[in-house]
Amino acid sequence: MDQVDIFKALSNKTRLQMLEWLKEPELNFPGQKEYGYAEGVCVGQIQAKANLTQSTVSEYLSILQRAGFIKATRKGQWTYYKRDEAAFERVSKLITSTL
Amino acid sequence: MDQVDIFKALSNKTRLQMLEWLKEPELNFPGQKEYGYAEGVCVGQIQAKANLTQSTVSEYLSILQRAGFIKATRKGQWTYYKRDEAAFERVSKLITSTL
DNA sequence: CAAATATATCGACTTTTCCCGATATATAGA
DNA sequence: TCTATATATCGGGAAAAGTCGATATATTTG
Repeated sequence: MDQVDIFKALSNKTRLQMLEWLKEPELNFPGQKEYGYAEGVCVGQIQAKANLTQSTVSEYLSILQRAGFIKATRKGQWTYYKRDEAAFERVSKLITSTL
Repeated sequence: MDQVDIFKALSNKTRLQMLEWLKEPELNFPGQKEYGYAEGVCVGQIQAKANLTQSTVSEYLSILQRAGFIKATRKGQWTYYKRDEAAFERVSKLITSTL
């Protein structure tokens, strides 16, 4: 994943929102309470908040995943996504050091 | 300038290069030695390094400027561009705090 | 003021991104 | 195994970005 693709992943309002929502899953996805938040939040919950179709949300999540910002865990018929905080640290440093 | 536009500005290989070149103007733009580097580097010098037309380079610089990464100074018939390091710090923090 | 030079803006064309509906795949349960 | 549910992938039309050549604007200089 090169630098340009990392910034492209962040170049969309909805994708930025998704990242912010995932900072506080309990707060932003109360509908998932009964299943817990250990592995993250599932696609359906995220779609319900984003005002976009299932296919678009699925694609956006995979763009964020390829850029490294989130990690996926398949569990039964659900895919859970959660943030990878280390990626944010890396990109932050990239901006002050490399760029 | 909203967050999305900041990241869009960084979503292009040539624009990223321009920012890196401007970190070391003396090294990357020796052709400008006689005019000094106080105000930055002029468009012509940057165009000579980027392999793009004058119009494209001019537009790219203005995209970077609108995003806050560089500042322009007009001096005679030349426009000099230089980095605004504070902007990089801001975006770096944005990534670790807001995002 | 006319010519030369540096930069900015405009119009057009191509490529990429956005976002959708339809379809495919995976898993769970009856 | 059949059906229901969750997610992923595919194909496409609309919008945005990339990039160019031509032209406009500003400034310097003869």
